[in-house]
Amino acid sequence: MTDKQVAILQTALELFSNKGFYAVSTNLIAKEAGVSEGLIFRHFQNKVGLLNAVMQMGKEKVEPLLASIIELPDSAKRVQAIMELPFHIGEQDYPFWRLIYSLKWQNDFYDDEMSKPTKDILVKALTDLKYADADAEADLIMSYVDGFATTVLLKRDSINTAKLLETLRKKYI
Amino acid sequence: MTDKQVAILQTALELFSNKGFYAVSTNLIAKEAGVSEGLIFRHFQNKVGLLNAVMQMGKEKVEPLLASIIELPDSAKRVQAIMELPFHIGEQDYPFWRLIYSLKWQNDFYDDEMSKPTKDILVKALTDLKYADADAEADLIMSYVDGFATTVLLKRDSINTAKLLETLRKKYI
DNA sequence: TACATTTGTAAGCAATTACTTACTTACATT
DNA sequence: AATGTAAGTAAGTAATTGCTTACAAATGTA
Repeated sequence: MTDKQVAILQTALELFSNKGFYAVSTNLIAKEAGVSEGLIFRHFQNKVGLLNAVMQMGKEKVEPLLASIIELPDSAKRVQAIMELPFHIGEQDYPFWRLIYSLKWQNDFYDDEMSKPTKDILVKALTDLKYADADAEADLIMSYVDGFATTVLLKRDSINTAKLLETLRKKYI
Repeated sequence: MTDKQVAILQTALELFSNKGFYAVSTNLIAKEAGVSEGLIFRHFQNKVGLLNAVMQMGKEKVEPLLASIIELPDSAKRVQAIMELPFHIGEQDYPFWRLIYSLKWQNDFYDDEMSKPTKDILVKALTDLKYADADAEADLIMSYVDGFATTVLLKRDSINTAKLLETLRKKYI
């Protein structure tokens, strides 16, 4: 990967996540990245190809995070780790998660399979913990997580997310 | 309001909520609504004007819902009603709520004030119920609600939302 | 050094974009 | 019946869209 290739990917991520895929032109991406517009198509074929590359880059950074949760020996801790996932998004990963969540709402790009691995971990852990209906419980927790992600990604400037996590923990620990 | 004006508003709502504001052209809206493109601009000035009109129409349908919650005499019931709000979205109101939630993620249209009235009701009710930190508790519940809305609006075909509500109620009642 | 491949650019492409203009039709009021 | 206003259309507009082409510079590799 050349410097310019990286520059394109990073500016595309930044712009897509803040303004949305269709609101950002390849012309703008090129200008902001300081490259010619043609280079985008040389490396990524078309605009959707660029989006896929951006997503791929993000996923590769996230997978190890999920892997480390699976390795936790305590089922309850595994559930807790997933529930608190949105509160531990690193500063540099915000754009990627914003992109994931914004794309959810566009029919063209909605991917139902995306969250499946996470839910599977939950169902397993909750079964270990002898929950009567682990699947329904997992769906509920997944909803919580989506809610926390929405709050953290959209309101971290206007509300105290650390206190939110604290309030959450008082309920569950 | 003429028939064609209503047709424009309804198709715009449908298209905006499924594909996103920037992904839908005024040409497409006109075709789907069965009117000339110029008519959109006659009635709504520009594309953003159309979006605002669509939003206004939706808000007017939602406001009475919130008003009816305020009138509930029991504080606990008021909290419950807000928490369960996403589960009681009527079939006809789905497009509007999808639009609200999809616009949240676009910087151009994000409106932090939108959810404030709902949170205010929560804070008041939780204060009545003697919660130590009603504000933090309200933020947490607002996060839940965002999560439930995300699930109901995006996954109602793939998961059983009635069962999800049932599981939720077992926790709180 | 020679040559092939990759990386990069500038200029141009047809199609589409949001929006306007010039005009006609429908409707209400006196 | 006459007239002013609102509702509607068809055919434009300039600008922007995603993408291609033709060519140059850089980078390997023999």
